[in-house]
Amino acid sequence: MYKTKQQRQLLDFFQKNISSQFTVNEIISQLCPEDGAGRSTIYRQISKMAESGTLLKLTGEDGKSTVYQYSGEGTNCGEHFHLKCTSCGKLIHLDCHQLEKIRKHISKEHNFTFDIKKTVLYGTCSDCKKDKEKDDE
Amino acid sequence: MYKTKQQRQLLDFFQKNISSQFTVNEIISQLCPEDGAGRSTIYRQISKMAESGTLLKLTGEDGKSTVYQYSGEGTNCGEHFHLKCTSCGKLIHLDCHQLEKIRKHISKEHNFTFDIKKTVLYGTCSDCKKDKEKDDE
DNA sequence: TTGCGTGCAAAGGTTTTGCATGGCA
DNA sequence: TGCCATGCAAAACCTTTGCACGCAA
Repeated sequence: MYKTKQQRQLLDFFQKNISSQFTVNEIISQLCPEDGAGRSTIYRQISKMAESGTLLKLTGEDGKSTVYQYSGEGTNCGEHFHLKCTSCGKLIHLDCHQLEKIRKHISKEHNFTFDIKKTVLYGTCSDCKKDKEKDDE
Repeated sequence: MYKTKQQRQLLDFFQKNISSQFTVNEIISQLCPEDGAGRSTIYRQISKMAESGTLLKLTGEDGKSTVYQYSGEGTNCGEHFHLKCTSCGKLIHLDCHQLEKIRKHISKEHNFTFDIKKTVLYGTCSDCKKDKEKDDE
């Protein structure tokens, strides 16, 4: 409810790194004094931000860790789906008319409404596909 | 590599509860003696099963916990997408031709290959939508 | 007999919580 | 001034690991 210095710092940090993903520890080491203070504040704020849609909560490359990326104002993240490459970790913002159609189809025919902010499609991106093919040679 | 009693127990348990999801603790309390023995074995086996595609690894209703559901032989889970209702937790196996088309579209036009076993689409199912509408009245 | 799987206990890591203090409105 | 947010430390959780033993092949 109140606007605090720490909130602004966090928001600022994510907005400045709009295409990058961070673990909680990475955020802490960047925003907090050397001894890693403010841990609980970071956790509390990030939870709120993820819940309100300001941050996207994603699964890290290892399939275990949690990473966060900015998805608030200035992005169009409430409108499109996200693809995440399980190999390199890249996040792709997919503005695709076809997917919009599917969304409507699923909604009408299957009676299921997607929650875009909670959904991430995992798979392999073009670059990593190339790499794989090279490896196979 | 070896087939052990514990492996069979786990497989059996999931196959008998083919439409249910369980946390590790729930599995342990059902399969292990009262004092909760065998914890590490359960973890080790579940990891293997999730990796090999026998189990689907999902996010629980709270958005934090990890739950597992059978997706091995007898299911068609390698072939279709999964929808999970963030409200009631229900998992929907969606055999839908339209989604197959999208899969091909994304693959051809956007050069991204879905990993079906790692992807879960989150949203609200028909039953919960009804409930919501009732609440709104 | 060989060596992987198991079970236990301990360690490791991450996230949450209680409480006194600090800072926004 | 009133009340929420913060910071710290401790607690609570969840998951992994080391090691000796058991059991499948």
